[in-house]
Amino acid sequence: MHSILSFLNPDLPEDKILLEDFNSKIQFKSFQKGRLLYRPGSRCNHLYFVQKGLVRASYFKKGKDVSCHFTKEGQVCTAIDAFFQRTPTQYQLEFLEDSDLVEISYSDLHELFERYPKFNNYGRELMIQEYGILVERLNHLQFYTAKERYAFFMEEHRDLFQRVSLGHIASYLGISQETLSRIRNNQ
Amino acid sequence: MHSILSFLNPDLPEDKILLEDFNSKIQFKSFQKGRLLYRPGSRCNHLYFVQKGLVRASYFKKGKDVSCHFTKEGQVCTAIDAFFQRTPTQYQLEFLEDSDLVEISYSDLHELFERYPKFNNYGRELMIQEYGILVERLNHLQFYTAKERYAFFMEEHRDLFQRVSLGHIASYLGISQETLSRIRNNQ
DNA sequence: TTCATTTTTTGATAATTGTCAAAAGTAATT
DNA sequence: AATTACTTTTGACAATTATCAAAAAATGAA
Repeated sequence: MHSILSFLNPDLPEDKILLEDFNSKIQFKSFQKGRLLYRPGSRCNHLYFVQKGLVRASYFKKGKDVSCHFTKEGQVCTAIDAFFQRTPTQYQLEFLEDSDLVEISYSDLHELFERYPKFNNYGRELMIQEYGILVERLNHLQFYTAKERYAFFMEEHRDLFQRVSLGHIASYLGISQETLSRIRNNQ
Repeated sequence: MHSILSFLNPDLPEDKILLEDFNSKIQFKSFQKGRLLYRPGSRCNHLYFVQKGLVRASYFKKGKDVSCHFTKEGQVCTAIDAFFQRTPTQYQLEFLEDSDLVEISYSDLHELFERYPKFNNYGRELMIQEYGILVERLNHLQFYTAKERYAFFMEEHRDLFQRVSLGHIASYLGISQETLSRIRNNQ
């Protein structure tokens, strides 16, 4: 079962129906490292669930490539705001590793929303979750030093430090690459 | 009609029904300057529409009072994440002016969600809107100097500068009060 | 008006972090 | 193994902004 559906109980008949319906709508896709899922300006017509691999969302700001999101196994991947607003995304989504995704289209997802009351709030919950992550990032950026932010990141995403380059993590944390390098070594 | 319902067309019979249903569920409330709507730890069981007045959301961080939101006429007011997650809020909501609000309860709102397909996506859209605001704040905090952030704020919320104290705006922008004072005068 | 409280301003200083430039290290390809 | 490209580290320096302390200004109440 996909992480998105963890709130279901496959023993309940009505949940089983939902599950079957869901399974009839999804597609499995694989992408190679380095490939792009979206470029800035793309329409985001699908929601993805990462089964294996790693995706980086980024954008250009003041001539620099800035990371704003990493999505790994078990997480939902898309340009969340653009997906729900039906607008072009400003981000680039790029595979940092060979990845396997489950794909569902916006319209199919909406069909599920309408068909299953239990599923209906999923979209909002997804937004709330992402909102919470943003609140925390803002909080870190506003109140903690670069050193502290690095420490938080390591606590929560130690595994990513092995899989993502220093520069990408630095821009995600709002720190220059040089400073992050110093922080990592000095201590 | 309330700003929340601006997507409705009162000439359509089905929208008229929604509107009447909505009106039967709301309450009008007035609060005096200085009163609190929520304290940290409060349950947020209502959504408010500010008709007149100004509300400030804040929290304590490192011994300081930090503003994170101002809500004025025409805007929706609550601790948005706590409201939808049904968890206690971490914020304090305080009236900076005598204010008139329209109140609707979480359960009534949900009834409307379920009863009117057209209304159903409202909750998600609210979250998307707030998400967009946060993305922008994060962006400003990460890439612009205090001076630039002040300029942005003045462009978008010139009116608030008259109505909110310098210290409150400083903490909202992630700037010390002294620095904001200097920025405002130096130029 | 006067006193008390709150808010804003000013000055001096220190700390954090970014920037630029170059070197060192690592990985990938021929 | 050698070349090339990319990533990380190091050094020197400058700029932005916070902090602390105190003065000035504004607000509100008696």
